[in-house]
Amino acid sequence: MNHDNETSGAAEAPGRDFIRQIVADDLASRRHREIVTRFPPEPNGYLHIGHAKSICLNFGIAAETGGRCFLRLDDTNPLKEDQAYVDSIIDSVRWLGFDWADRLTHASDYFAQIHACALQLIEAGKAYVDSLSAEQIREYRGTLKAPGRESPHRSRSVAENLDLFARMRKGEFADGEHVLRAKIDMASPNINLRDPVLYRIRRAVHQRTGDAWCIYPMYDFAHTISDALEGISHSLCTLEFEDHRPLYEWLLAQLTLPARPRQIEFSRLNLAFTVTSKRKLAELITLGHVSGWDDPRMPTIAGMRRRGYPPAALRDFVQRTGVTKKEHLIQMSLLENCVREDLNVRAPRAMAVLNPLKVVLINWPEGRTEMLRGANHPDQPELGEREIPFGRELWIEQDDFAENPPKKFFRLQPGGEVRLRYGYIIKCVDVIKDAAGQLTEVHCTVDPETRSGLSGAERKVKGTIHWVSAVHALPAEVRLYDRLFSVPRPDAGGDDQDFKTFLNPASLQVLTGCQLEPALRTIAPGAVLQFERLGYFVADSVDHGAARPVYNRIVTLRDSWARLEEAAGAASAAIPTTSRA
RNA sequence: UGGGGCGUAGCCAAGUGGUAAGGCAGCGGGUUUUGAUCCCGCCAUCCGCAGGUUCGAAUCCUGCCGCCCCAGCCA
Repeated sequence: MNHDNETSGAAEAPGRDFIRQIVADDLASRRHREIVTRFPPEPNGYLHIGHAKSICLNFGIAAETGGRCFLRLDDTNPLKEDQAYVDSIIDSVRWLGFDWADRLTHASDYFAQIHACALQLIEAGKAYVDSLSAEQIREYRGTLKAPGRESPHRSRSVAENLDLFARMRKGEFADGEHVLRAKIDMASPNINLRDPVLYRIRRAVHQRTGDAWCIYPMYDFAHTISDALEGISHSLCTLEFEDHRPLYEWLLAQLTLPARPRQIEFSRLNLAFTVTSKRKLAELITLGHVSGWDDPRMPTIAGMRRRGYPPAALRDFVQRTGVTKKEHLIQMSLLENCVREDLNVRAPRAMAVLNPLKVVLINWPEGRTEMLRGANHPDQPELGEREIPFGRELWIEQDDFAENPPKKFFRLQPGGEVRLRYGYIIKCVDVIKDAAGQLTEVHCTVDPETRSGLSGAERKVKGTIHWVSAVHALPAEVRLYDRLFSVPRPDAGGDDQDFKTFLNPASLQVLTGCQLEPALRTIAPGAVLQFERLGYFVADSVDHGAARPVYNRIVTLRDSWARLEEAAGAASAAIPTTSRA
């Protein structure tokens, strides 16, 4: 059951957030006949859960209204960008379930038009070449509370500006020697309007245009023009660009362009116990805290994919968090709920013992194997059944046996009975220990009348546990993942507090002696399963193979017993537990 | 009084003057050969605070408080 190819359901019923209301109004009032949006990532890192929100919003609105959405790579800074990131972005958006048809574009596709826009601005006296250094420009810009000062080059003639800009483009100057600036208002309370830089000289080989250019447009300039050229009706971006909207509109007003998009801002998706800044994610990789952009603990789309999160769950999650202008911090439990909800319906069940404890059935004949049958899904008979071998020696979970059981423990215990899933009721009659006093195996008797299907199976016992026949078991490696950070806001300290000090040392636990039921022999990489009573797992897409099974834990099952134990432990020890959000 | 935003439950979020949707989390109960799933029930006299307008305010007005963003030749 490989869900990686699943691409349907990309148009789940959306809520009526404020952006969709605006869109609906614009359609109703005939302000627009067609809705056109775009998702414009910069190819300088992998996409993460925050991008997923923007992707779902932009592609979702286009799909819901019968409009179009562009996937546009905003590649205006060759120093930071790379084709490998472009590839990963394309891969992630497609995996999330969205389609851009022939609308895969790049800001660099428009370099010629953007350059022409610069000329138009210069000719209109609305832009000039400045020759101040970067430091001087910063000084002249003023501060948040004090107005800036005009550059001495601000009054250059159109002819001189044209000449200088042409020579910038021809490569006559060194990097940083000149820039092209918009001529707006150095005293504006909005710093973005204090003659923002439009073009800078950068002798760098661009991944798509090579060395065709040595001047590159800045974000505000390139982005506005790209939006207009593509006929974007609604340009959706995050809150930090609110202050840029006046510049966006100023440019649209000065330039001759085919469309006049409207920019609307929404708050970005923040997930508790994670960081999403590309710089920080890259740092985790560089320092070896994770194995790469697709490490299953990463909040990247690639990481969540390898972790086994279904794309439909991610879409559902994004939709449930809503779209507003309010800053927020979404709890991990919402994401986990979405993942479980999707997987519960689709994931075939199987039995796996992660921390094995040997059980010997002393009244079961040596060497006798019996084949039991188990449904692959409790509610979906169409998923079929499989045979499960049963024998004298079994593996059970160490946690499913307690020599001195706590209250309400209804798993295996001395003198107690428990049902083996799909099999028999057994009774613990003896406990075997080694010289050091360590428990080595548990001896039980089987009640032969209680096999599933027999009338004796009606007998009720408190607990049912999962198991695997020892001689038939498949050894496997299982990787248990937990949150990467131990605090809800690892980056709350800003630059004063290193977010890495909040790394969760137990975010990855590798178990090597796990035992799987033999029906799992043919599971393909990427397939998702529920290991009964434990959680949902995915066969690792890179390390798993028939010869060496490797599974990642996607998420545990909800576990009210664990909560009880935790509460009891916390009460008796009076130790403050890790904050849960 | 630099400018721009935002404040509804533990976390999200509807609500657009007529008397607080929904989801997650939590709590209680039922079903159950997964302590899962599923099902049922509970969970804001109150909408950052204080005044005001109104028959009536989360929604309108005034003032205040709190939080976020902006001084890259990054996006």
